[in-house]
Amino acid sequence: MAATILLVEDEPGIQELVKFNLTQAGHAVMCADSAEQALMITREALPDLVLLDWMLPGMSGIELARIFRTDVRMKQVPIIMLTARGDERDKVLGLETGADDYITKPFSPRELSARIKAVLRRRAPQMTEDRVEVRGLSLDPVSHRVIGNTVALELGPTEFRLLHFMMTHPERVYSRAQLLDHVWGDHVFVEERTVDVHIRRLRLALEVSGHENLIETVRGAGYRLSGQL
Amino acid sequence: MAATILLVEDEPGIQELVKFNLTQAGHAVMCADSAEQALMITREALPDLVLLDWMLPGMSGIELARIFRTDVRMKQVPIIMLTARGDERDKVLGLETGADDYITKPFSPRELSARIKAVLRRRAPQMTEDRVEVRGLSLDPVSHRVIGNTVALELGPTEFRLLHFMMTHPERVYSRAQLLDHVWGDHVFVEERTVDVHIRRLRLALEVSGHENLIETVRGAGYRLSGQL
DNA sequence: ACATAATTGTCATTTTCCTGTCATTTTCTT
DNA sequence: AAGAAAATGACAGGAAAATGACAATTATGT
Repeated sequence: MAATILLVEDEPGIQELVKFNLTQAGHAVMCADSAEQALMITREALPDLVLLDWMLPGMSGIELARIFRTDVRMKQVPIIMLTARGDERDKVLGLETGADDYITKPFSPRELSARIKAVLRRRAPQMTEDRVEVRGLSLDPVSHRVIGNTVALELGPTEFRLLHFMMTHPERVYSRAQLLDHVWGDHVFVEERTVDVHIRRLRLALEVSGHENLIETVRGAGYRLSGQL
Repeated sequence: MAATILLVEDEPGIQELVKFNLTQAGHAVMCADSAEQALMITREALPDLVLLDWMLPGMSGIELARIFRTDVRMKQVPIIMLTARGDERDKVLGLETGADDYITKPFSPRELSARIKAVLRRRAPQMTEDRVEVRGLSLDPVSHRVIGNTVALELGPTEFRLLHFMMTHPERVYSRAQLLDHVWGDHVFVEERTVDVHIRRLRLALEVSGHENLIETVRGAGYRLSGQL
């Protein structure tokens, strides 16, 4: 459940408070007090989630959200808006900023945590610590273990992340480029063919428990993890 | 929903504004400030849609639209006309320029987006990720799967695209040339007879679930996917 | 700090499957 | 029945994926 969170908030007091809570919850926190600064930060490294104050000096939070939504790299990253009570939630919703959720100030650490978890579950299920299970193959992010039909499987770090991503996104074809983005991370320069090799290594590892054909090749399109036989 | 859009507009201010909005909406934008330039651009690469100002210096937008409509390659590409308020929409409509839609300035990004979406959906419904279903045969672009009466069907990449196109455009005859344009892509030079072969391969694959006569031959015209028995 | 092991990305090679074309046969139209 | 259009079968060439091997880098244990 440890995620890297970008907090965009101009009020020092609130920023401090939220940062403290997030850190307590085990997240890594990056802070920005303006939309401009947030843009700078995201140019360097992608967060797993953005907490965005609605009202900001200079460019507003809504504008920033819009920009994020059109940015190739940030498009996927979930956004939670922070709004003051009375900001008319409905109105904000109507603006279609592309935020994934809203939370009104003041909020409890408990509520914040809950919303973050919910959003991550929806937009980036591989970020959560939920155990995943498909066709008798179970992967547990917490213990970092993969068990297929009671047999423990050995896989390398990359294979683990790859399998985790695919298990949390079954029945969907991903191109090599998409897999590179999601599993290796953006901004990484790696040959597309490298994905083939890791798919092979993953299949090899899955062979032990007879799950070698869990991942199907879709010629001309990419790979797919299939739940049904 | 992301599309390549050609924007033909002479006023720099409006061009910039519209371009910004379109980019925000996730589209790729090509710009031309004159009809002549637009013609040059379309010679190189086909856009998915054209946004065309009615009033242009030199050749007018209406003339350009007429040319596009008679051009073999551009004929298929939808056109949305931009007209100033007071240009007497009815009169413009009466000119039969062959535009797919009109939008009067000033317009909101929201309206622009909505019209673009509507036009694209009408013209190129196979671009969406929606699952298509005809007579118990279902094709899912997301998982890249085709299932006929609970039986999974195996088809090659080209057959898949061909079936997808025909399922999203049922009850309509397409000539071999049209199918080549839509499924293979324009600018590709392939024998027309090749379409026959792929139709055969597709039928062969559909045989497994008893859908082999879903695609009918229309002698002298082309092929048609028919929904009714 | 060192040696060893593990992991990773790339490439050359092999294998598999797909594709476009053509020659031939069948079907349809008149 | 003749001619045109479509269906079919076969095939060579090529593209896409699988595979095996290797060097570089990074962990790991001592």
